[in-house]
Amino acid sequence: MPRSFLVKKHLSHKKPNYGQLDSKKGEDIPSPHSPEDFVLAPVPCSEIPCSPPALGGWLSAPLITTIPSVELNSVPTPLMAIRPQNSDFPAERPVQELSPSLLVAHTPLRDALPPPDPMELLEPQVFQLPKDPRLSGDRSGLPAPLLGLAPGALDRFECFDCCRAYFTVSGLAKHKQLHCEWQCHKCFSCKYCDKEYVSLGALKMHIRTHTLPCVCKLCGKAFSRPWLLQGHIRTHTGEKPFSCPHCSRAFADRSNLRAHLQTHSEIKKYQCKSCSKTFSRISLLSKHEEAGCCPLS
DNA sequence: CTGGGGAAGGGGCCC
DNA sequence: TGGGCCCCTTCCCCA
Repeated sequence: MPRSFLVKKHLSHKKPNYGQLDSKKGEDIPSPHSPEDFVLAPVPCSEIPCSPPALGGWLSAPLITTIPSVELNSVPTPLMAIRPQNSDFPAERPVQELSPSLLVAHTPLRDALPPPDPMELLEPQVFQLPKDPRLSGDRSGLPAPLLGLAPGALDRFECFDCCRAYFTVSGLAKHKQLHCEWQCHKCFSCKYCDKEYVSLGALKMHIRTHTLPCVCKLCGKAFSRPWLLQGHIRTHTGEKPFSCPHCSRAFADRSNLRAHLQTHSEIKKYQCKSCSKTFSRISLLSKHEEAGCCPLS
């Protein structure tokens, strides 16, 4: 018997912990080398894989990034020039003064690296780009290095899969060929619904919600996980292992005990922003707000 | 309408 | 990799 709450809803008060996922991306390619070993030559803005929302419209020059030396060894030399950090190469050298051989193209290696943090590449508030160069022909706000770029160099080519933007077709094409497809291979799709997971284990756990392998021998009801079945069996046996320390009540489910403990608390956790009325459960607060107490929220 | 109990689901973490 | 457990959440029902 399907139940409506089987459909996952994203509520504003409960955000998935995407930060953990993001933080783990950077661990995909560990390196024993210090990122300070080498410094790349300034990267032309036309080749920076930047995400407009992440950058917020801000760019700066000069543009310096670092890369471990072991990874640089596999980069086609015509595409990039590297220097030891203690060399005499002027980091402040404007992009327009660099010869093409000194410019770092959007190499497969760069795409294979963890997604760059724009704030690591760029220093904020040096100048501001027009919000969409394709819509605005005014380039007067650009600094000299970018004014030297060919018309159209600031156009953006966005990946439909991950929404990352590139200033050149080749940059986008290489991204699609390597990074994005590689990332897509990490997606495990459920054959029963349209959900996708980043790990096979998570997918297998989800598939159990479709196959429901744990069946109650007493009533035939099926569950996705053994401990859900255990909790259900308690409804047959009447076992209530979770006792309230404040009263004589006992519960079969720890979460229900936790909710019950709120009834003993004088301080109710959930407060209506409009009328300041407090509730013991967020569901009660939600019902209160849906009833019309907070028309503005 | 509100408050509370019961039952159940999903994701994450740990071993 | 899988199982167990925890935590949070949701829905239903009833007083």
